Amino acid sequence: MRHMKKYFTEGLIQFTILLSLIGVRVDVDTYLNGYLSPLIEIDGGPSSAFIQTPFHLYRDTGAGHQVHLKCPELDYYFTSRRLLNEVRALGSPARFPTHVSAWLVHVVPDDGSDVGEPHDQSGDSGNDEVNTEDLRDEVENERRTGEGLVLSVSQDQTISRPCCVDEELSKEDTLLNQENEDDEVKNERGQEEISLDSVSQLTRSSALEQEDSSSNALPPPISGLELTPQWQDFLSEFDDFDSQRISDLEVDLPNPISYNVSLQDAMVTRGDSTSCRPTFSRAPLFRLESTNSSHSDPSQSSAGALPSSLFSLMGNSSLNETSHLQVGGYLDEAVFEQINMMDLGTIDPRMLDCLQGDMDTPWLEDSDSGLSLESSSRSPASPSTSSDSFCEDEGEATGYSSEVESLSSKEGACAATYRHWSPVNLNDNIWHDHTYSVPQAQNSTSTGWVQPIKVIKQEVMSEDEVEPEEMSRDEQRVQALGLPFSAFQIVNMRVDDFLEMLDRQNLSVSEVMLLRDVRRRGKNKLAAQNCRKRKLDAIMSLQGEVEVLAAQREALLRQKSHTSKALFSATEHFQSLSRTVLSHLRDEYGQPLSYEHYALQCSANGRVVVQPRTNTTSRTMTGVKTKRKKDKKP
DNA sequence: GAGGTCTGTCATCGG
DNA sequence: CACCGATGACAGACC
Repeated sequence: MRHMKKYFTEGLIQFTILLSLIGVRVDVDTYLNGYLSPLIEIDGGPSSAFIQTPFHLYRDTGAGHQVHLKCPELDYYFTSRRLLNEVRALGSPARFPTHVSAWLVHVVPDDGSDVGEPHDQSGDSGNDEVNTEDLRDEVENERRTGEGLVLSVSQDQTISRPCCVDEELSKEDTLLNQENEDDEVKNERGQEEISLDSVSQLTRSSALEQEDSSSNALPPPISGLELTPQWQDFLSEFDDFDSQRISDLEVDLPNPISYNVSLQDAMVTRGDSTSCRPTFSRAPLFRLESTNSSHSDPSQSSAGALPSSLFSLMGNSSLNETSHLQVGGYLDEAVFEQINMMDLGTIDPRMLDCLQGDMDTPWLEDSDSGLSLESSSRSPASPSTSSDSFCEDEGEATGYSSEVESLSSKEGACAATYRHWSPVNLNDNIWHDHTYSVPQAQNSTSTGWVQPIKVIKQEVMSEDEVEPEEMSRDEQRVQALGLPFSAFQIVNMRVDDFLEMLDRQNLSVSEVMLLRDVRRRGKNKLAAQNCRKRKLDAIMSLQGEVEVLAAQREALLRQKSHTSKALFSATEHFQSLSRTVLSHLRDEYGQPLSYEHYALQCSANGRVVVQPRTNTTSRTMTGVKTKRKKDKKP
């Protein structure tokens, strides 16, 4: 269970390795002169337990593309593979690659060196201890000689040696010696990463579903590769490359050295393994072979893994983890800012006043800002006040008078308004306080409006002390006609009542036209007041929206800046590690690949291709696909 | 007196 | 077709 836990916690990180460096395949047949067999073959092919025959040695021979077993001792690692499969069987969250192995094999002219045996850095068998010791010695030698991971062996001997791709080889001994002690810490760290990678795991789980079905029949992974935190950070950042950038890398150069890290190749069915398992007699000249079981289908890897990489990288590195958290923080911040703006910016201050218990403020009247009929047009005979709030029964001055009616009292108005108000849509929820004191000129009965204007006038004069010069022109005109109705009443009475009045008063055509104009102007005045009020409300609402959007813009700009920094950091890290990887690779002459002449290109399907840099650009696309020599199985 | 604001009014459109 | 509400435009009053 201990291993299983570690597999589970560090699975995603190691899975990411396949996207970059594991299972690198180098085809050199087109590299040299188009005739030569692959010079470098780093293959994470169908079975990482098998390697291909060095093509440059068996050039033009039938055995040139045979697949050989790296090492019989690799079967020890099948046990861990089975354990992994068991873990995967528990559920999708556990269906993640756990161990990744890489071998860098280098054949140099015979110098009497020993044949390296594959070693498992995480093996637990007795042989593993011996192999570990050998590995330590070799690492020490390489560290001293600066040869990196390349082994020097006799030319006719096959070298297959597991090695850590990590550039910090000096830490390998510590990892090997303190593996047990580190398990505790790794598990804790892995648990944290898993908690952060839950989203990415879910996104990848679907892709791994299919892989899981086939992985049960697959051979166990060859060996586990303990990733150092640096590589973990790099691999997580490596996923940060945008899809465009990655897609550009899919096209191979005319003479590429392809490092095939197809994840499908990393998954080999047992049947394939058994059928294709040969005895390895010769090692490829250059081989960096890896084992991983995270992918089963390159198409899936290209279609599903990369999009999900955006999620995966959030938790794989502290950088992206921070980014994720900060992005979420920004989003939360924006959301809360918007909520605050909507809540505070769109609530009518009058409602706040009402909620605060400021009932002394004249609710309807003050809110109108001059929308009541107490202006110049206010009829002296009109007893209307804000508290009257009457309107025509038939719905004239509609749309807003209904609100007034519902607001019989300030408390009730406030409560009703607050209940029905919702800041969901700013445009649709403009709180129109169109309490324009639409006067209720008469009762609902048809006879109610027949009220002597003199009585009304007396009431108005007694209450409001309205001077005659303050009457509107229409009011004066109506009074000049000697009608028993005020202009206010004429404006607000119902249509049928108004027509009945016109019929009963035996008015002349000019007088009828005057009264109609008075009524029309009065209603238009109210309509204009309503319109202006709505316009002001709309403006205020839009101002609130502007503030919210400005806050969102600031948040997005901060997020963009943070993302740019993260991408830049990941790019630099990738370049640095690319130099390290290339320095560990050798050409046919045993010379390390120069970063100035070669570059690692990562495609969307999980391949990592070593391409020679061109004068123009290292990403020149030629459309020539890299041959996959591993497909040429005997 | 100029400029801004408020208000009333007209014309117009659409329901 | 009449009526009415909404709204832009204009003008006058006011500060």
